[in-house]
Amino acid sequence: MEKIYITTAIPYVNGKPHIGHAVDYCLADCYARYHRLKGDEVRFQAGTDEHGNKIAQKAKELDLPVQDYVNENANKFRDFIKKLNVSYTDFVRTTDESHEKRVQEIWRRLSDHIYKAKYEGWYCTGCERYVTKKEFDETGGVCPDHQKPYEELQEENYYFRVSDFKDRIREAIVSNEMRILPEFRKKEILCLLEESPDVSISRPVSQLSWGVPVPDDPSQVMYVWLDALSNYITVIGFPDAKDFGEWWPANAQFVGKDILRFHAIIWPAMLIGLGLPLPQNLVSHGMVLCDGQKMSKSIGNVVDPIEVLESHGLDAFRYYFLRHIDTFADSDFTWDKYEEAYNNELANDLGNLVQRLATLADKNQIVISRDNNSRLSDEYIALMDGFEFSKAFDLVWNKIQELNKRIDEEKPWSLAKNGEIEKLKTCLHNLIDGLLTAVYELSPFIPDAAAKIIDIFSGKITTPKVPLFPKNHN
RNA sequence: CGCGGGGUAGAGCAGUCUGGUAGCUCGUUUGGCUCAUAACCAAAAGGUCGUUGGUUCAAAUCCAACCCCCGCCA
Repeated sequence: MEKIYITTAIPYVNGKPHIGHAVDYCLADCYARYHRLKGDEVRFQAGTDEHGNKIAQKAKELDLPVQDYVNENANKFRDFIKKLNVSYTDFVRTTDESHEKRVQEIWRRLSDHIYKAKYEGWYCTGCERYVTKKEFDETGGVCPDHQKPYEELQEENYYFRVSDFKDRIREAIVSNEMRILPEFRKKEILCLLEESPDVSISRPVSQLSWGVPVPDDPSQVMYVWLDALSNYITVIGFPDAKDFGEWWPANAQFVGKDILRFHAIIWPAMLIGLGLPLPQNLVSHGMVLCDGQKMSKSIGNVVDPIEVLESHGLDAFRYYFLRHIDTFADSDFTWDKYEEAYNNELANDLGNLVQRLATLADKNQIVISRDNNSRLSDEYIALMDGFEFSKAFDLVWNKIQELNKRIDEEKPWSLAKNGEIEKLKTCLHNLIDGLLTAVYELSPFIPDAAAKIIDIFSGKITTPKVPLFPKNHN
C-alpha cells in the first residue's frame, strides 16, 4: 500500500468550465480510483486560479467586487467537478489566505534565484504578457488574438533565474526521474529547455493589482507563475505541514499539452530551488477538437460540457472522454460520435448484457453468492500504470463483448427449456462472475454504472424496470 | 530553415522495431437466434498499404528520393 498524490491543472476562472477542463479531471480521477482499487491511499488535488488582470477587468465590467466575482466563478468550477464525480480530496483556491501566505514564503525561500531587472519592449494587454521582438516583427506590431497594437513598455520586474536549474532539469527529464508522457512531448521539452530564458515573475502594482504582494516590496505584485504553480504544494501544506513529505513528490500531475512547458521547466526549477523532489510523472493530454478543428468562439463550434453531461448522464460522459478521447493525442468530439458511442457501446454492449443476464437470473431464480475476490489483470495494471487509459478501457470492453458471445454460444435459455437446471445455474454463475470481474476493472472509468451493476447482481436478482442505458426512441 | 508525428477498405485506427497469405471497430449486405434496450451472434462485400525507384526468393514492413497533412519552436 502506497501513498499516492495526484494533481490536476487549476483552471483560470474568467469564464465557465469548457470541455477541455473535463479531460484533465476525468483522467486524474480515473487514475485516482484505480489506485484506490489497488489499496493505495490517495490524495487528490483540484482547484482554481483566481488572480490576474483579466479577472479584475471582468469584475469591473460587471461592477462587482473582484472577490465576489471569483467566488461566484470558483463555485461554478467546483460544481462542475462535483458533477463529474471527481473524487478529489483537497481543493485549493489561489485567493485562499493560506495559499497566499505560503506562496510568499516560497518566494522568500527562492530569493537567491530571484533578481530585479528592467524590461524594455512590447506588451499585449489582452494576452497579459510580454511580446518578443520576433513576434512583434511577424505580426506587424498588432496582436492577432486581440487585434490591438502592442504597447511599448519599460518597467522593473523580478525575474526567476531558471538558468540556475537547467542542467538538473535536463538530467531529471532524460533519466525519467521526472517522466514526461507521452514520449514525443519529452523531446519537445528538451529542445525548449535549452532556449528557456529567465522568467518574469512580478509586475508593478500600477500594472497588476489583483495578485499576491511580493514580500518586502510593496511596489510589486506576483505574476502568475509562482502563485499558480505553487498550488500543488501549498494545498498539502508546504512548508509547515508535518505530513507534507509523506505526499510529496506527486506520483502524477495531469496537464494539458498547452501548459506542459510551464510544468516541465518553471515548475521543476522552483522545486529544485526549494530543495524538493520532482514529480514522478507529468502526464500531458491532448486537446478536444470539434470536427477536427480547435474549438473557438469565433468559429462557433464550442461544445458546452454541461450540455453533453445532461444529454446522456455522467457515465456516458466519462465513457466517451476516457475511451474515445485518446489519452495523449488530440481527439474529436462530435455529437454524432457521442450518440453512436452511447447507443452502440454503452446501451447495446454493456447495458443490454446486464439486462439479459439479469432477466435470465430473475426468470430462473439464480442467487449469486460472491465474495469480492475480483482482481485486476496484469495487462490492465500495465496499461493503467503507463497512463494508457483509453487502451485499458478497450481491454476491459473486449471482455464485455466476449460475454455477449458466450451467452449466444452457451444458450442458457435452451438449458432452461430442457430442464438442465444444474448446468443452467453453473452457466449463469460463470457469466455473471465474468461480468462482475470486468465491472471491477470498469469502476475507475464509470464508477456510477459499476455501482449500479454490482447492486443489480447482489442478493435476489430482479430484472431492472428501466435499462441501465436507455435509448431515446424518437 | 530546424526538430518531431503521420499518410493502410466509406469513416476512425492497429500492424512497420524483429520482411513471409493485409487486421480491428463503426458503417453496408446477408443469414442465425429469441435471454435481451428493433438489442445479441455469425458470415460476406469492400484495400494498386501517399508516389517513384532500390535491396530481397519475398516489402505496408528495410534503403533512397519526392509529394501531402499535422504538432512544437510562437
